[in-house]
Amino acid sequence: MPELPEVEVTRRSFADRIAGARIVDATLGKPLRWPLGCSLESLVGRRVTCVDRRGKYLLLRLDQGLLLVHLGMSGSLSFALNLPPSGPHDHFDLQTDRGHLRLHDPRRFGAVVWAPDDDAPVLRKLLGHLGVEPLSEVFSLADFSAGLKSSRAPIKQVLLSGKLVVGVGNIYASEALFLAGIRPTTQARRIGPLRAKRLHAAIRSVLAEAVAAGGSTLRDFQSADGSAGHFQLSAHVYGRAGAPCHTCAAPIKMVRQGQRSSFYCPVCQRP
DNA sequence: ATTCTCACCTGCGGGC
DNA sequence: TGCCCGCAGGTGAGAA
Repeated sequence: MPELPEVEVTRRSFADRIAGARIVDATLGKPLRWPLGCSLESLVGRRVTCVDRRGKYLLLRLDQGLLLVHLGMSGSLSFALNLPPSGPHDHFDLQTDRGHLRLHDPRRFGAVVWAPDDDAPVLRKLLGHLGVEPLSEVFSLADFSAGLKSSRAPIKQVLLSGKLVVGVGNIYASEALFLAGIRPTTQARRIGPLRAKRLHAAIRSVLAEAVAAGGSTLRDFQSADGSAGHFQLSAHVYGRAGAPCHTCAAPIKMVRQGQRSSFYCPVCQRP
């Protein structure tokens, strides 16, 4: 479920409400991807100062240290004054004096990791190699273009790697490449200035529109306040193998790239 | 140094 | 109805 837009929509849905909250209790369910890295007791009494985002990670900043939250493939957050009793897939709960934050994650690819500060080794390991934020001014066409030139990998893989630009996952990579008219299998270095410019713009617009629409989902995405996204209604290629292209009516194709599915229009998207 | 493959885990839908 | 298989939004680790 969660690519950058879903994570950002989730952040916005509870950041203001949890800011200033004092933690009164913390509990864990089954193990997540990585260990928490601190005792649950040490979280009690801490105050949440704000919620930032880096790529697909949320950073719950505390008055001492911070909690890194990743939603993995199937994670979602809820934040409300009162939440129902924990279910079998609720694996992290943070009770505060302003509400109850909960991570629900059936597949447990997500994580909650504590770090003492922004220079902590665990943060450097998880965030250190990440590329630029696509919705910030730092995401320049010149750097993006130069980055493409230096990679022999297929453009879809380059986008997913997060080393050039963060936050583009399997759905939005396919959608952005469709908008830019580039086939996902195209070698990144073979993308010239014109197409690089189109792709740069497509990444920004597809992510920004998805954020504005409240996030996307094939199934059940909802933000921390329970509202649902509806970007899936406007997907041009993702999940549409065999269906007619919205532009030219040719059947959308699906290919496997590194264990992931890519979708493209064989007519509108050139190699 | 890049690039590729695997692994982690659960649920769901399709085919038999 | 029920079982088995393949697939699903991510990403670090380790192997080529």
